[in-house]
Amino acid sequence: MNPTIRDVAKRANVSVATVSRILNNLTGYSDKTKQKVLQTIEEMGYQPNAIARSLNNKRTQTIGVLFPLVSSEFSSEILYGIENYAHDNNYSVLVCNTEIDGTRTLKYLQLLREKQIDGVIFASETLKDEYYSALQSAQIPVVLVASQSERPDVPYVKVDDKQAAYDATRYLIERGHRDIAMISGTKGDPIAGTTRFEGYLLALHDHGIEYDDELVRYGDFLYESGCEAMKSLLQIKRPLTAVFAASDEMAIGAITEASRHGMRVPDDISIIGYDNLRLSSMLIPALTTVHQPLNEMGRIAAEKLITMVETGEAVPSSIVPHAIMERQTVKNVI
Amino acid sequence: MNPTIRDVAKRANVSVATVSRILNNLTGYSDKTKQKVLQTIEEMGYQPNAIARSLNNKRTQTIGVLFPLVSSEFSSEILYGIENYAHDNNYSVLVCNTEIDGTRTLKYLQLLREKQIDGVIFASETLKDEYYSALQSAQIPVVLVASQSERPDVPYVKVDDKQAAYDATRYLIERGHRDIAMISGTKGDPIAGTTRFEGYLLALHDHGIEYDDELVRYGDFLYESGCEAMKSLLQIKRPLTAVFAASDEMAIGAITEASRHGMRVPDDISIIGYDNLRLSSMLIPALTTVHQPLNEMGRIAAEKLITMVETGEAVPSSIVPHAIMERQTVKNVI
DNA sequence: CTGAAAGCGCTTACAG
DNA sequence: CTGAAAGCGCTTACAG
Repeated sequence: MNPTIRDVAKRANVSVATVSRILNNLTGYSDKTKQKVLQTIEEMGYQPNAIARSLNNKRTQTIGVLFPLVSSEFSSEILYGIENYAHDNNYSVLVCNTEIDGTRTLKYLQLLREKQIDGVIFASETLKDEYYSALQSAQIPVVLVASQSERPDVPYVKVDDKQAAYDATRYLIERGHRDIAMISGTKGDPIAGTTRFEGYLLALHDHGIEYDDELVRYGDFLYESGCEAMKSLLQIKRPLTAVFAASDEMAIGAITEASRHGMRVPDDISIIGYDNLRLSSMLIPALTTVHQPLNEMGRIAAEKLITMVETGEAVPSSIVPHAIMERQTVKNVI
Repeated sequence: MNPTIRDVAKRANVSVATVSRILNNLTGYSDKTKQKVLQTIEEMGYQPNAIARSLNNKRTQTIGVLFPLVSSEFSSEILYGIENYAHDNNYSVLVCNTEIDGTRTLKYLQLLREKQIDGVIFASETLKDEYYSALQSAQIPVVLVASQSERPDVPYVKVDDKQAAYDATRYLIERGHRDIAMISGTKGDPIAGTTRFEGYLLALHDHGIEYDDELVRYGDFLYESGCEAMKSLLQIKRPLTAVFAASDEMAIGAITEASRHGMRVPDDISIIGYDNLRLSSMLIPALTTVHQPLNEMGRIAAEKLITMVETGEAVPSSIVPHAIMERQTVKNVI
């Protein structure tokens, strides 16, 4: 058996209260007893039991993170940022893979509550009413990352997706493109779907380019759907010089499909993506795309959450800067 | 305040013992009291406190997973497999990003112990003596994934790296290549470095090809190092028709570098990688590589660990099958 | 500066 | 079938 605080108290001839005080750096003991206790702790190899401590403190120093798909590069970059900040601030992180399926999310929320988690980060998932009220009733603070909510007590950290999409589209326009297709993300997705499409729309509009819905296709952010979308786009008769894809995977799918049709990127068609995956810069040609600082977003989300946990105060949301990564898949056609 | 077991006991006019029995599906109560208690639980929205339970049970239903770099696709695929199996078996997973740095690992081990974690999975890290003895003294079971150990009480799950490297090299040889370079992983890495190099060596030997150390370069598994290695290989005067890289990133680096030198893959040079990253199949040309079932490996590791936790018995190691993913970067030169 | 004791929210013999 | 009580390993007023 591992020794308990009682064991060290006994061995050091003091009370458990004293040991506890020393362990927690409180006041109320002489330097001499401190030395003695520290030494016995060392001798016995004593390690405090965080579970027992949590039962008193009502704090577990643990946060939960919900991802729709932990294995994606997107999620894992965010997780990295979260874990790092959390660790530096003495918190642990419990990962929860929710899949697409909402039932699992609710089950997880209940589990996290039972485990007395101090707070929750929702990654790239919308905060449904039922999730919110579950969290609310358990008084668990929550922050959103790569997602958004109107609730004043739920801060979020994300890029301005509409603006980013606007910038990507404008980037094409400024290089002389006017026949620009979009491979949009999942229809109805409020964050990465609709918003990016709106940015595309607005950019066209602001530059006097008429919108043509024949130039828009919807995918699900994954490679296959990018191929499909491009295949379909390549069948229309209207001219087409550039494509804005709402994810790098779809952009890569589009490139693949274009090359299957004997078209060269960027000579015959320009393509810009969205995500800046690690491998996107390694492609030949390297993919021009929109970068969002996922790591940093994770860090900020963790920071917000821990602040909420520790101060109990509301925390503001953050919009973090995106950037266009200029690489080799967009041609200047002016 | 959330209601406690006492609150529901009081409201239902029974003892906390009875409520506890019902909660835990033990025997010893009438169907009538069960109904009443269940109803009050429902009414009050009671949820048990897992921390309090853990303090009694000496079980937290939580496992810790240590990764050198959570944000890599490698780690996140394994994590996905672990999390899934754990969740299905009522365990949660705490992620720990250890970086390259060993001090952090030891700190984490201590933290996990304090948090009374039930078991630990080490991912692609060697189990140093100091880690082992820390775990040992705390009586925490451990399993290794994508790593290996000689200790009988530490099961592992991995691919046969030497054989996989052998197969990759043989794959090239069977297609007529005899001037085969290798871009090896980190020198001295006992799992992904040395072992894969040995597989390469043995394959050459078994097919009567003389080993030439001028054809071997060492990288660190990352893209940049693959570029470097290839650049250096392209300077030697000896003929060279194929390259086996110990990671997909290095393989992609090699392809990039080759194309910078005006060489076409696979026409001028064949390349085979190792990892089967998600994006490797999306490249043009798609990368021929060695696949290891990371997801499955994670699942098996979690299964082993939970078995150890719950039965206290030793569990055997597993070697899982790898596979050559035949794609487009290797040319038949016979 | 120090200790006895109550309490955190559960589980589990033990007794009836 | 049911309950009173001890105990899990800590923290924290309270009293001295």
